[in-house]
Amino acid sequence: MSARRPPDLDTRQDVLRAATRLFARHGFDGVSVQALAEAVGVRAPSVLHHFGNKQAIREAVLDALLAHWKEELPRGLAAAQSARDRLEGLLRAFLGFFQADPDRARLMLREILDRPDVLRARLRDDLAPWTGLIADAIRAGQAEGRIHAGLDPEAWLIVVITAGVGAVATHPVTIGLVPAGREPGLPLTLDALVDAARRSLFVLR
Amino acid sequence: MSARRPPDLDTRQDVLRAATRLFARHGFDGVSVQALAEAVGVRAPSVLHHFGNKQAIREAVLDALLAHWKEELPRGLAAAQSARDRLEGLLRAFLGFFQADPDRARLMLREILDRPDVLRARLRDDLAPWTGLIADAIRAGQAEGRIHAGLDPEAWLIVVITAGVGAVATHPVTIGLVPAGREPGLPLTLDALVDAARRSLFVLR
DNA sequence: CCTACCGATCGGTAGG
DNA sequence: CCTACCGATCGGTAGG
Repeated sequence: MSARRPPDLDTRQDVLRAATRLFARHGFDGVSVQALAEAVGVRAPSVLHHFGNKQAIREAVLDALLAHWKEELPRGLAAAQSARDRLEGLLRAFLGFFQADPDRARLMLREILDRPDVLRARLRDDLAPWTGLIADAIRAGQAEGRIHAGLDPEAWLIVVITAGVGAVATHPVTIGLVPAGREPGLPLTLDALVDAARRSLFVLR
Repeated sequence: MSARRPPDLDTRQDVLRAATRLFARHGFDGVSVQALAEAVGVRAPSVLHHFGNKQAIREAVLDALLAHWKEELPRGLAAAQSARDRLEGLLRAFLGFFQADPDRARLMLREILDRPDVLRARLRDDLAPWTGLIADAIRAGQAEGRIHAGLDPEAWLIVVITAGVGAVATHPVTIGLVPAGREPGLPLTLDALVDAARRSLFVLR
């Protein structure tokens, strides 16, 4: 036993990385503090020392995920392009972030399912100001006839975002929905989502 | 204490109903056998007597959910309508099933996240034969020019199904993505999904 | 259907 | 950073 590891060799960061992966795969209740400690190479009390209690680890992981979009959304919205390219660019950046590590999408879905009230409030506080701007841009496009008139901007946004997170999170499973040999890869699946978003939004020539 | 309830007054069915609700909301690991027993009005050992162990309750709940579509998909496919109405009818039936009890969608998502290998195999065995027929119908529509040529039928199906389950399961949370006062209800959100599916699939006049 | 009880594991604390 | 240890809760069994 023992194997005392050099104190604070960025243990906190290591725990956060391990927690993202393990919470995403097994859920908060499915991962013991002891399992987190083992993944990092310390004992359970050492993990708790860095965060106070287990719940605080969950909050820190969620904070890190939401912080990305709190920074990235205003940046993407400010990008000087045509409204149409900007919308597709934002969607691509959004999908790319989750595609780079599908456990981010799984963790997000789990948090939504486990703590709906907390997550709704967090999304509202951190992201709704920016998505509101996107909805306004869609309405402007409708006024100019570039975007389908009947469409509800907020409902469309919710559907596309939900589809993106859901598709990345569940892809290794949902390929089971189609006969063996015909399974599309994740990139092709997300291309289908981008195509559907584009066709459902824009009035094409 | 005590309160011995009449033996077998459909306790098994009651447990399955309670388990669907509680597993959907708190996850399998988040619901104790004791909590299930309390929801039904018996003691924990009585619950275990009906199923053998806790895992068997999970399997029974999943079986009930998948059994619905094993029956309903061939029925919907056989319905004598135009290919276009049939596709929209199937999608509406699919969304209606989850909309009638969003906990069904939440349970499905949780099982996908908790047991990806098991769920992929179950989807393949139970549903892929039928979704394969839908993909074939889409290809036929492409050959006739009624459906967009570039589209990958399997990828499109996965995106639409994922979006449907995801939208229903997470709706009370994802409305937090838009500014207060502008939140679309679930029916309006699903209308946006059906519209997007239609526009992305069919070559419109 | 129940009561009584089992060993195992949980999150967390004390103390160094 | 560690060892040692706490009470609470877990799934499951014995026995009637």
